[in-house]
Amino acid sequence: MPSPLELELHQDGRRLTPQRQKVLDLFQTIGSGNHLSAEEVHGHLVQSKSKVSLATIYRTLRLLVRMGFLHELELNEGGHRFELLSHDHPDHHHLVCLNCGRTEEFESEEVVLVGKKAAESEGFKLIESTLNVRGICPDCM
Amino acid sequence: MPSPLELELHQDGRRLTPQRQKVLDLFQTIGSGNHLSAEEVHGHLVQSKSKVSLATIYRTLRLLVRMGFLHELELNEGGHRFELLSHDHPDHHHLVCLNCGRTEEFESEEVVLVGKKAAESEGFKLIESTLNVRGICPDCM
DNA sequence: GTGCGTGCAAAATCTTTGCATACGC
DNA sequence: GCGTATGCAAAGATTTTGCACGCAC
Repeated sequence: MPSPLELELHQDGRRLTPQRQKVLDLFQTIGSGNHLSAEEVHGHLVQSKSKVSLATIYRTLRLLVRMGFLHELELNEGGHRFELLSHDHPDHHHLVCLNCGRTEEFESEEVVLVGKKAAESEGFKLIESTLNVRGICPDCM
Repeated sequence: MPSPLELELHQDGRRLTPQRQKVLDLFQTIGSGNHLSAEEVHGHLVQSKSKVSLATIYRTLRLLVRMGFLHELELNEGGHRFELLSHDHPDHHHLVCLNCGRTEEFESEEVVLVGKKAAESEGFKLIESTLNVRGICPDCM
């Protein structure tokens, strides 16, 4: 049985390689809600004895975002981070310290409702809502 | 009459320099809603015969964000971008079509409250909250 | 076999930092 | 004058790219 990743790739004349599979597997293993930088993805794969070059990680991450498997976050911690785009987990939100980059996650039913209302008012089909709250953490004040 | 920028700086043992004033002036001139990268800020200032080094721009942008005068956008490509954080307008949020990129803005009092609560629960000093709602717009369905 | 994908290393970006000097306070 | 801020250049961090080879199809 071909994976959704394989199907999507072939539809586009592309190929399923072990590297691409491993990157997506990693995100599925850690689950949605955890985000990794390119460097961290590389570290995880190297640890599990998989040799994937950093250049390939970058190429693969961009590809998986374009294909809708991953979601690209841009928090203020230097470097972009990626996470699995999951449809069966509630959206989660981020509280980020603008000074040190410390990040806390939280959930909010209200935010989901606001997002739903906003989408409906313009006739959009809602996919996800993410709230970014920025401030200064206690240690940095 | 001292500017708000000057007051804030002095409160913290910091100094109002021509460079800091010029960077903030630039954002106030173009108005909130227009965003610039560090490189672009540098370009504008050099054009207007002001010699400010790129290193100082980076230092100043981070400072102005920490002080709450600017807002760091999480847009996709390229480096980070900044825009004036206007205090007489509430934070505005974005409804984005994942397919065509069409973007609508909206405001929400509830989101501000949720952000405030989240910041308080971790002891953060709140600077801003932005909600991103992603979906598919009517034209793309 | 064809041509897309990978690895490698170099290059291109983007951002930060050390240190001497300048200047706001 | 004291101590913060700047400019410069160099270093650091992050991401992209050219090219030859390997492998999915």
